[in-house]
Amino acid sequence: MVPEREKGEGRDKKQGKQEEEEDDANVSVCPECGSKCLVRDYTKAEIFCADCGLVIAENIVDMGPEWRAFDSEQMLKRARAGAPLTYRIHDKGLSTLTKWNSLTQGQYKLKKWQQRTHIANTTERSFIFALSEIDRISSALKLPMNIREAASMLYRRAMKKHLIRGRSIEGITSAIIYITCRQYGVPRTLEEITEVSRVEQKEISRAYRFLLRELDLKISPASPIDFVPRFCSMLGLSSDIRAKAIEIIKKASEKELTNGRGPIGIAAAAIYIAAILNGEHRTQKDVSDVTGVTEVTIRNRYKELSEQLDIEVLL
DNA sequence: AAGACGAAAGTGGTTGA
DNA sequence: TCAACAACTTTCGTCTT
Repeated sequence: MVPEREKGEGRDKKQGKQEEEEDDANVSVCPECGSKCLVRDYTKAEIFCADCGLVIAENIVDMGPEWRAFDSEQMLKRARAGAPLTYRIHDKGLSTLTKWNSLTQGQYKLKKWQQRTHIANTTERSFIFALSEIDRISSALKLPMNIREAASMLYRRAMKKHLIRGRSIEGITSAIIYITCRQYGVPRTLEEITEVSRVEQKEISRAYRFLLRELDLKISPASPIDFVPRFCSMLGLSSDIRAKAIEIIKKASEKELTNGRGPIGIAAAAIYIAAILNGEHRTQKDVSDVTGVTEVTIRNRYKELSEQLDIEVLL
């Protein structure tokens, strides 16, 4: 699983690589190993090198038009007039947008009247608010557009089933973001969502369970592996360690050591072990701060993993 | 002094009668 | 609806480096 690397090549470039990773979404060559095999994975919202696994850009957002033009004629044909149809605008982007400051008084009144009838009822009004909430939370979590779209669609579904009434929009939207992230394999912890939400964690998980039941969505438990890339980069750990941690998790799940355990705790422990093995030690507290699981849990998991998998961890 | 360790009690969610 | 249960947290004293 761990990709073999040419000895000596690219080693000298290693210093200071972490800092530049952020701003470079347009690179075509891996800064780590020089490979041109970069993979853009929009479902996981990252660009990574197929050869060494280095994550070059995370949380990439703009994915451009979904079509490709092979000559200028096609280009003209395929480019659409008007704003793109999107679920993230309350009337799916079909209303005509007019610049307010260029209107005469009569036009202004008409426009105002239109607006008032347009957003006549409170349902619509709260829907607009919900969409802006989804947008706000997504931005704060740096989620890619496709997840925002999916979240908006899910909200529509919930609204059609009249599941929103009598519940806080904040709670519902937060839960919907949580659900969508899980569905797309880029899970965020409940804690991370709570940080940018305006309601308590308790309310979010209540809304979460409620929505799962009412929309009968089936969400398989999150895999520890899904958390590894993000946690590793938050800890400033190299790609070697990410690969090692994933390897550990795979072995652990083969031996069914992950059953019934929280995926985040497993991910945290695997990263803790991998970091020590590769000589980039992080304290249990460092890992705990980033992952949100306590040092005690990291200890328990890492003891289990190292004993059952015969991994010697020397501090 | 910082980090790791582990015991013990408390919390919130799940399950099964 | 309630109690039992497992995973996880909180807290804290002790050991190790």
